[in-house]
Amino acid sequence: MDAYKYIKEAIIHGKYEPGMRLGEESLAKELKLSRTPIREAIKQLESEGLVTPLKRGVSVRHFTREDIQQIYDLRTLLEGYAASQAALHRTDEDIQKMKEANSRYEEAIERYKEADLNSIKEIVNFNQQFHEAIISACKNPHIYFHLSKVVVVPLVFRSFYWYDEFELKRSLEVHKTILSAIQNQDSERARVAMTEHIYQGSDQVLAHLEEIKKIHVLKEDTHD
Amino acid sequence: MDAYKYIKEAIIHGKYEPGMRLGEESLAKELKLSRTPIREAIKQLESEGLVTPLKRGVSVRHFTREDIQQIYDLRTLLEGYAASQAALHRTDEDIQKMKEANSRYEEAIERYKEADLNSIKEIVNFNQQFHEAIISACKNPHIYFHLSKVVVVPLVFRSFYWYDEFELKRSLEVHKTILSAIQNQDSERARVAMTEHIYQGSDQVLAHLEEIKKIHVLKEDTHD
DNA sequence: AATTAACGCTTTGTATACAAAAGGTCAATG
DNA sequence: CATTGACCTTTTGTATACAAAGCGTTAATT
Repeated sequence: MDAYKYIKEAIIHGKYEPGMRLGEESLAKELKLSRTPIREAIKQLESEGLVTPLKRGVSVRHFTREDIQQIYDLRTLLEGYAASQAALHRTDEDIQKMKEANSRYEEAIERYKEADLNSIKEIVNFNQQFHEAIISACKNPHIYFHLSKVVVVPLVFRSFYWYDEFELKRSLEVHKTILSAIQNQDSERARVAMTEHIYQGSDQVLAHLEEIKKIHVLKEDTHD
Repeated sequence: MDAYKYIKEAIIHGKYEPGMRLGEESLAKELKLSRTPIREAIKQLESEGLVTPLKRGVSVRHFTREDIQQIYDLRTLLEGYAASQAALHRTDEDIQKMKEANSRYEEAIERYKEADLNSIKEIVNFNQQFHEAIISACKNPHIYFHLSKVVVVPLVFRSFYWYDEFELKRSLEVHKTILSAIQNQDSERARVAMTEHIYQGSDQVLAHLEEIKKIHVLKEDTHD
């Protein structure tokens, strides 16, 4: 498998935790490759900011609460803009793709209610599909280029796993609002709805971050 | 010298022209290095979008008129936001840095009037310093991360070389407007002024692009 | 003369070997 | 007992060697 993709996935899915040092030799052994392709993969990840350089080698980047907040601010700006432009430039095919993603999203929520835990992965996917359909509809590939690097933050990617049914449904409703604004070529409404949508996601992630912190503190208290 | 920096500079300054194939062996010989560090540099440039992958190897990316337009749209969005945030979060030191950059900019224009062609390099530098001071003042390092990859497009970097005295002075005046808005913590004015400033830059670059295209057509007409 | 197949050359992808630098350990000394 | 310095180990940085994949050219056949 491609070293870059493998390591990136491993970081996003939390296999390699923040702060963990990534040694070339151990990665090479794990992927059954030589150090050369590993080094190239690491260089790419470094220029994307997913790993941070140490005095020697790199470690998985730790994103602070402030980072998350700032990244969400950026995402709000970029995706809000993307939505407004999508409203102006969308084709019928673009609309079709958004509707498709939303239907699948809705179906996955139904399966989720039946306690199908595997459906979460699909929910994540179809959510991403919807957002990508909008970014694609705005007809500015450079936006996509940057957003793909903004969104890929480990915590954010896993945020859906602590959404409850109500939150998933509310999220779907907002998707529908955004979709109809884009369909009606109402660019300002599309922007505002998308902006609000992402702020809601931000609230979720930040609240969850607080929960984790509390648990951490409790754990440390129990240390003999 | 560091291979990454060297190649990047060479692309920005036009030594390696768009479409030109970058062979590992030839770069290695030019930089008196082995292929290994060259490959790593190329991988980084690839993930930044400055070179595009071929079936074999990479070539210097060609930016179309549409690319330039889209990139400027992005830059408008990001730097406009940065200016508005800078108005809210700037410290006295931030203001000081902006004033400093502007003074130097002004001095360089004076030298430019005296036909000191070397001053253009300084103008480019001090302009960049001013913009960076603002981005730094907005207190969101992630913005900087992305802007540093948006702005670095060969054509854009060289745009100052075809500015005339009037345009340089007008640019300086807008800088002053932006600066005072930020100083007065007028975030909306800061955003609008910055947005307009960058649109003006965009107009310049696009107009120049048309000129170049005309010359190109003329050249091709004279081909036997 | 045109088309295709095969050969060889060029260039990238991967592995490995070697050089250099950083970090840790242990002992000696104040 | 703490601190510093020398040595040793580990890991990265660079070079080179080898494998594989494209690309072009040439020659043979129709």
